[in-house]
Amino acid sequence: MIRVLLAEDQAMVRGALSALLNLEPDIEVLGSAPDGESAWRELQRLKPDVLVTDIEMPGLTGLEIAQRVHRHELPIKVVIVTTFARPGFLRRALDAGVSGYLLKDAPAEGLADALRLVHRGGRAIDPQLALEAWSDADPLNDRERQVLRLAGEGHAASEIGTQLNLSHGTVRNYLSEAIGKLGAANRIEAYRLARQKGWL
Amino acid sequence: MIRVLLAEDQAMVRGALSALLNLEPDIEVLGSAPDGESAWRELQRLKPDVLVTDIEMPGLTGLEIAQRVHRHELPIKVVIVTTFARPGFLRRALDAGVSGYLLKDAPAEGLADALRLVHRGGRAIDPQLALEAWSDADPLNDRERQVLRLAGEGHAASEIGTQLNLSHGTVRNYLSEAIGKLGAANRIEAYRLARQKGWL
DNA sequence: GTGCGGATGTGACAAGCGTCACCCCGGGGT
DNA sequence: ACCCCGGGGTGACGCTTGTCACATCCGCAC
Repeated sequence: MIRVLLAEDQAMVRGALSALLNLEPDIEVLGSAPDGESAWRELQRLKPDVLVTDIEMPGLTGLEIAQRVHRHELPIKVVIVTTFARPGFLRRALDAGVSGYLLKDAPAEGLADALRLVHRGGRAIDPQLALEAWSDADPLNDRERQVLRLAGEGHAASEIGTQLNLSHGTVRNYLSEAIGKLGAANRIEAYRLARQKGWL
Repeated sequence: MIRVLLAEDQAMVRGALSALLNLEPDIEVLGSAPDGESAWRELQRLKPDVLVTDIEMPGLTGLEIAQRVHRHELPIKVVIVTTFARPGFLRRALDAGVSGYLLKDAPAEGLADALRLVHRGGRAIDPQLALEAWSDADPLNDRERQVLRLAGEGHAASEIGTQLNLSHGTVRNYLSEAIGKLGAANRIEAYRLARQKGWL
């Protein structure tokens, strides 16, 4: 019997996935959580074999939970199930030692199989995404990322400077760097490109 | 017996919702479609009682399918199930004569009940969203919307002008109008605000 | 110490942006 | 005929952006 905990913020999807998994005779859904914090609590209380989690959730993200599980060396496999086919996310997930990374675009039938595979000690990584993840790495450094994120939210260079304790000139330098590295024409395009790749 | 067709682009969610609905003794999922066009074809072939559809899908969106059903006066109820709590979307959906508008944030148990309600001739609209939809209307006109959309994709005023056969000065005038109407500080913020409300 | 590299800042320049006042033109009302 | 109004355009103003060359400071290797 594979004992599963499910973390997913959209209630309807959570309920539906739970129904789906419970149809399998060898899988038991112990419980489910609508956000990162409660997922982490339930994880410690229920000690499931596998945690199936989304990435984008209020509070802790699925990636952060995976990191914690990894750091505490808990005997719990983590499988990420997400909308985001972003190489950067997969990379971070692998660094956090997850056993699976599936896309919500993949057929539902595959989920149970993936859980069985992971439970046996295997790994279930979306194949085409795995390719992309190795091909292009995030060219941005921390500062560029921070600045680009804020710029993408509509803040002007001087506002960003205040928030990060930088001069507005320096902010513009970082932005210019980021725009150049991404081959964009301006900050807006740069922001879109970076987001799309999961580099944020 | 309520005969349902399901349209949803994310395969895993589609499969899970299908499993969930099939658990109900009085609901039968006739089939499901991964995009707008095939949903429309299946709709005509299977003639279900209710179409349950997402909004964002490749090809036709759920809103466009609802409009078609409405225009052709088909005896099929449409229930939108979406992530987007955007007043503008709800408004457009209601104009298209849909019978239900549910959020994926709402509990999964409610879905079957909503379908039963709709099948009996009732309406199932997310209550708090319904409030918002009446409170604030889209202040933008067509030109402002077009221009803002392109600006949000990273295009400069002169590029937008070329695309829309306007002078770059006029484009900036429209942008300025939109920024003012939305109470934003610049085009980026204006774009974000408009998107968030579903005005695009 | 000397030197190098990374992080941050400065100043200047051209281009783009946001705002405003004002113009022209082509319908409708009346 | 008249005026008004909405769509589109112009030109000017000051500010912000994007770019680049150069300066400063700090830490670390040798």
